[in-house]
Amino acid sequence: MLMRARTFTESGRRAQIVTAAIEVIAEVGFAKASFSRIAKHAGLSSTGMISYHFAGKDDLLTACVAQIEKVTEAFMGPRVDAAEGHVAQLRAYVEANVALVGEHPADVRALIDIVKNGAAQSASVNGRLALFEEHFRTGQAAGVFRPFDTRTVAIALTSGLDAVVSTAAATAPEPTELARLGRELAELYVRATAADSQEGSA
Amino acid sequence: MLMRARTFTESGRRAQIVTAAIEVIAEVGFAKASFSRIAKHAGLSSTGMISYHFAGKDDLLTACVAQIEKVTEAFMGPRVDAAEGHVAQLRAYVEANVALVGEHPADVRALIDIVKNGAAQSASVNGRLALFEEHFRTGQAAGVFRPFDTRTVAIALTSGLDAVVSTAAATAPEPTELARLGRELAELYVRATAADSQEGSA
Amino acid sequence: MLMRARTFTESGRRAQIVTAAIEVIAEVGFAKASFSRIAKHAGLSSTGMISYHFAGKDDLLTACVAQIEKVTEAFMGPRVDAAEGHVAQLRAYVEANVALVGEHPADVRALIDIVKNGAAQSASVNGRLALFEEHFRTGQAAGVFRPFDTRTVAIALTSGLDAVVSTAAATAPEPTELARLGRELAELYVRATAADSQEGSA
Amino acid sequence: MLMRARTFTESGRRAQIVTAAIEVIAEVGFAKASFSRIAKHAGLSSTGMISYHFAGKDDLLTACVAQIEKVTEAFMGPRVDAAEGHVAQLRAYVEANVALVGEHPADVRALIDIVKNGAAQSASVNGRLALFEEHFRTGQAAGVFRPFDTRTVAIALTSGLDAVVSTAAATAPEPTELARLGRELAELYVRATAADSQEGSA
DNA sequence: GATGAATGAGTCTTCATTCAT
DNA sequence: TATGAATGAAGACTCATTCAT
Repeated sequence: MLMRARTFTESGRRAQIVTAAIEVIAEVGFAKASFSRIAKHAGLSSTGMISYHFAGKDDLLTACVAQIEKVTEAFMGPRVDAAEGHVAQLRAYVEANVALVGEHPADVRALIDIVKNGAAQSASVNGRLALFEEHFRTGQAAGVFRPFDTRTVAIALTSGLDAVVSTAAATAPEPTELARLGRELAELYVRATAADSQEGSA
Repeated sequence: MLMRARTFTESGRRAQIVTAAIEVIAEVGFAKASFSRIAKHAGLSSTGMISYHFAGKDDLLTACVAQIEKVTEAFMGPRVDAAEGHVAQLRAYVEANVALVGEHPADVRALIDIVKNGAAQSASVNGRLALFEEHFRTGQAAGVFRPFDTRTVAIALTSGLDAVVSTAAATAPEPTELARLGRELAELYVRATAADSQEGSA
Repeated sequence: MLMRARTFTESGRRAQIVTAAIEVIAEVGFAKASFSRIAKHAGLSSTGMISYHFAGKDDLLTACVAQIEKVTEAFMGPRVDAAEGHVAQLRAYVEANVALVGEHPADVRALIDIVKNGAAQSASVNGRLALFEEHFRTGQAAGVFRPFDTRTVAIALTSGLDAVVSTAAATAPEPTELARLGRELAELYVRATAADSQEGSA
Repeated sequence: MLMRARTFTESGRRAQIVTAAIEVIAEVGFAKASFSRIAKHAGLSSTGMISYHFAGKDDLLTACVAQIEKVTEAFMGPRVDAAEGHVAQLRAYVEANVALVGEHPADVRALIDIVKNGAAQSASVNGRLALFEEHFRTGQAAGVFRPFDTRTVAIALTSGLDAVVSTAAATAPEPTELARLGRELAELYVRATAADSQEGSA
């Protein structure tokens, strides 16, 4: 299984601030997403409110990541689960992730920017990395993936995926274009990891 | 020649500051690489000295990128040029880039961090992307690469490469381990882009 | 009315800062009126407080000018309005402006210094100039002022007035001395602009 | 006599720096005329040269004023001396001062800006003021000027003159237009100070 | 004389956080 | 809860001046 759920309900104000923060990060980038900017975007009169609801910037960021993961999971989970077999799931994951840009561009951009800057204790990035590694390992055991260094490949492919998604998010392309990008990338990754032809069969 | 070139060989202090800046960026990341930190690292008494030698932060950054590119080019250029054919060159580029970490870890980390943050409009990032695209296009024409969206693949593979390199730079592994990582990644990329077996030959 | 006006009555601290700024400008001149000096004068612990209340130096300056204009208008308005006829009003304006020094020396000096340095595009400077020109034009039409270039004369007389006022403000003279200065200057200006004796009457 | 000579020969470098300083002040204003800007304008590689030749900013400013006075004196002196009688000399002074803008706009603008900001021990401003006062006093004794407070009038008229000149310098008008402005202002000042008709005779 | 590197104080501004109300 | 004022450190950058060479 390539997805994992993790949700808890935010208080009203917290949720409002988190939403604003995500939008601000998506708009001006993580580096310029100050409390003042977020407060202004959220319609709050002062930054004090943010400090009141969150222990610090890290706390807010963590909450943002959690919120984005919830949205992401809701969109991608079913699509990935619908696929059967390691190869099909890999393909489904990549395509779903690219398609996600069409539905939640701000969330996608924000998450990538947060992770890129190393902020947020990053259950997100490490989690996904571990997930990919595990998926590769079991797929190799099943003979559908060729033998390779699962960690290195996981790093390369997830980062490449993020980059493509990030680029796409920046230009807000048509859904059909997004679908094409997803298929391109999925094909790339499937070929990169495929077992040599005479072996295995997913 | 009556006028000595000013930018060709850096003025001593300039070079010292650039070196310090690169090391600081590699250590604490681009976002936290302030003038004070750099000045302290360079043994300067005040940030004014940096402003004296550089027109501004952008100028310093540009100088850093230029310096890193010089180092990078000197290391990678010969290795890539020694390879013949599109596939071998792709492999050589990837392996050389990963091997570079063993020689100049700080430079590698700093460059990736600078580029990641969009600072320095640099020939570095756009240049490499264009290089990859062009390499893929001509390789496709020669029949050694399968048909794919060159831009998307270029983005995915260069970013994946950066991520692997960046991760490696963080842990400073043995040269042999680096060589292995390079081969792993190169194999991944070669398979991902290879033309289907019965076609072409280059 | 559901919304209290924000700029109508200043917020306490804002007013305090404006007052301090005016006094500092009057004391050390516009050029040396830095945020630190103003903060110190206002008993604030840091310049950050000023930036908190004002969008920038321009904003603070504008607020200063507005405040000074309020004081000025309250003092001079009735005195000028009480006079009848173009000549009498000119005389009243000059005398009131000089007398103002006795009541609000800091405000007067500060305003002149701000205007002199071209800061604050202010209705103050251009407004008064336009006012003088218009007053001269209508007075000429009425035949009480001789024909002259209204703009040039307006510039010369307002600047001369400012200089006398500024000089007076520097030495804080007795009210009776101020009154004498005012009458001297008014007489000078009335004679300078008077229509030749056998013409007009108004 | 309305003019006074004061010259001494500058060393070559000093003169070069002074010239540059005057031009810079005329262009960007006194407040922004830093040593760096002046050095750049003078083609000097560093500000050190300026500090070497001048004891400080005040010293440089004083030298600028002296230089400007030399130029001014050379232009205005003969014109003023050619006039006979107190009234004619006043008129000549005003007209010559305005005409000066056409010949040496930078010097005029610079001097006014320097004086305005209270920099330079100001033999210039005080000297001229004293000169005007003295001229008025002797003219009053001769019966050609009415009785008035010579100091107040001197302040008002010199400042008004500066303002008109400064305004003119900013727009660089035609010589004929300048001549007209000069006559306008001279007429204004002659009338302002004239003895009542049945008295005196210049 | 002349250079250019170095200094240290100063400019305004933004930031995350705290706290009394 | 919520407000908004207050803080103090840090941000990049400019300045006049000094000094070894």
